[in-house]
Amino acid sequence: MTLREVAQQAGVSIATASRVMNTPDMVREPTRSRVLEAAKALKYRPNRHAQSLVGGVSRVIGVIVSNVANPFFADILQALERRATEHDYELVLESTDYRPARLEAALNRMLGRRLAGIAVAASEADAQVIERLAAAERPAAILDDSSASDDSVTRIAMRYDDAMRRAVEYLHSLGHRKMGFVSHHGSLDPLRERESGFETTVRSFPGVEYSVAAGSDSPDGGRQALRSMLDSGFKPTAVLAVNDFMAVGALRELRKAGLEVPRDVSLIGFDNIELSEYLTPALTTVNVPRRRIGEIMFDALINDPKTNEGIGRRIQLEPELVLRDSTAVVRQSAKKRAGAR
Amino acid sequence: MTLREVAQQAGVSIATASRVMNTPDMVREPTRSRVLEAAKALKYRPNRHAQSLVGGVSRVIGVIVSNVANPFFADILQALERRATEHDYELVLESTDYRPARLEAALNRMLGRRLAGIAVAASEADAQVIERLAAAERPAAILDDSSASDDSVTRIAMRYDDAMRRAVEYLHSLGHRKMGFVSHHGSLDPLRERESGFETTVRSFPGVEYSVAAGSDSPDGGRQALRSMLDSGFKPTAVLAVNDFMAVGALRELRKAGLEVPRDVSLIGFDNIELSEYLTPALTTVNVPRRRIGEIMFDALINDPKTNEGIGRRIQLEPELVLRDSTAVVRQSAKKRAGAR
DNA sequence: TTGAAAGCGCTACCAC
DNA sequence: GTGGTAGCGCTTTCAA
Repeated sequence: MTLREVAQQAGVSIATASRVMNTPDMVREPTRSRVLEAAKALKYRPNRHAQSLVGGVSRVIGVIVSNVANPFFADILQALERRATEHDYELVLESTDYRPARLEAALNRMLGRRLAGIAVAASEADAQVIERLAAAERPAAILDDSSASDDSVTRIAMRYDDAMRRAVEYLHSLGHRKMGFVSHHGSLDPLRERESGFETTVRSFPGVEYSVAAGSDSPDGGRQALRSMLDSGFKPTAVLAVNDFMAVGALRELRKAGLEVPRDVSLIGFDNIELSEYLTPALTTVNVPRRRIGEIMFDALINDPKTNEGIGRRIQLEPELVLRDSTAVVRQSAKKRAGAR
Repeated sequence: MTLREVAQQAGVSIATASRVMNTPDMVREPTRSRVLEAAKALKYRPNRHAQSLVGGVSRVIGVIVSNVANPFFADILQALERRATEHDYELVLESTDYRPARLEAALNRMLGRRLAGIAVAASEADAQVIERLAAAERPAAILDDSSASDDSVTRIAMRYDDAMRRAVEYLHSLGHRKMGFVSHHGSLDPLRERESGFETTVRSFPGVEYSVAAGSDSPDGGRQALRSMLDSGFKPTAVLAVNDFMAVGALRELRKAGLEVPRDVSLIGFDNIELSEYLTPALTTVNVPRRRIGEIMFDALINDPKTNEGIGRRIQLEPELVLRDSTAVVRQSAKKRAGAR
């Protein structure tokens, strides 16, 4: 089981055995194969902890996401995982359930390991988190951070507000003047950006009414949020959701309320998760390149000369509106002054 | 950064400092707080690798799943993650993409760490994997294993064939005599069990025609599988999918082909992922208790006296058919001999 | 080319 | 109660 046993079995010193495992060229042939055989016979498996202890770092990268069950994060995770496996890295995963306290704790645990890097795709990350990440002098990549400092951390930023503005403008051009927003509980910065992008734009249009309702990050949360909006007496002709995962539930609730999409109400999601295309009607949404995000993060963490584009960079990605079947011109009956074609 | 520095700063021996961290009661008050202060001042963070190296095992459990992007696995992962965080454990994740070779590699990597336990929820796990897991004399939990040996591994078994039989019988009772099955590429044992459950049952009904088509594990894979089935000239009145994730795509393709569900074709999925309820029509499916599976696995791995029910057990879970809106009595026009009500 | 030995940071055992 | 110290399994000088 240990290198020493292998060395003994092969009749060499442990140093030589170690060399065979790491720098085979430094060991002459008869010796080398003896060690290799012994290793195989004993089913030798290097103790990663010992390796990391002496080596300083390990081939492990830490990943923190908000909610693995949300396909948005699952996709990022998948991309990270693929890259990691390709490069013989392992992943340590933590999910925060959007709780800042859990992010904090997760970060602490990760800082206690000799990780090769840390990737954070958690919507609740705030300036303090970045600061600690930077202070850890360890490669890090973070999604959706707007802060300015540039150190060892790579920032992936997305113009959510812009995208949201375009979405609202699109609905406005369709004649919608009464819009609802389905949001998140406990949403911090980046989600806020989506919400505030919505609010800001909506306010810039005179004569547009709006309402915001929140639920948990799940289809069911979306359902409940929409329900409470309807119950409050607000009857939107268009609804935007903070993400597709919740939009799914909103769609359901709309239908349950006897409202047909897009005939009676238009619906726009966010993220463009694979499933959004498979809903009925196919969901109009905003594409956020999740695979790409995962890949960029991984590449930023490990300094692979082949793919690396430098760490500590700020990468701007542009989410774009993808038009499908859940949006339409506002109905005549629902809106007096706008004409339906 | 290291315990030694903390000890120095506090003017105590490293042994004492260690005690303060692990068994605070063994250190008297003035000393203890001095150490604690020093630790905080220096932002001390124990090196997990060193701890694990000396301690033998770490508070880390390894998780192997087939595909994180499939909500089925994501949900199991989420449950595991929650339990892990509660108990101050970390998760090392590997995803295999259903590739046996990757399972093998993942297992190797995990065996090289001093993991507290290993949870495998990978459909492609075979007898050999179990054997290696058992040989590793480390707590392990595995989903969907049918092998017999009982050691340090906990087995969660589900009567997929039974469930599938009930699903087919249900469709048969609805008058369906032409059934299609949407399956997986590279599916091994457990998925096979679903498929063979289908085939066995279908064959037991005289006069029932069937066809099987496979795709990758994604909505798109489901779409393509269904397309190829239709293209082959087989026109089912009912379709069963190996899982909901693929059923989503099948549903889409059915509609695209001008077939309405359930009017023209009935559809049954498998897993009961949260989204299945939100489709239109809501998907009839077979419930597999994913949260529960994740929890059982975790509890089996760590021997928490509060929750543990013993390791090395074989746990049988019963998946059950959940009837929703995607299934209906066969149409008169589609089926001559069966009468629609 | 190979071996001896010094740690990596920590826990636990044995003295004091 | 506290300090000294022997490793955990491995990599990596430094000599031979």
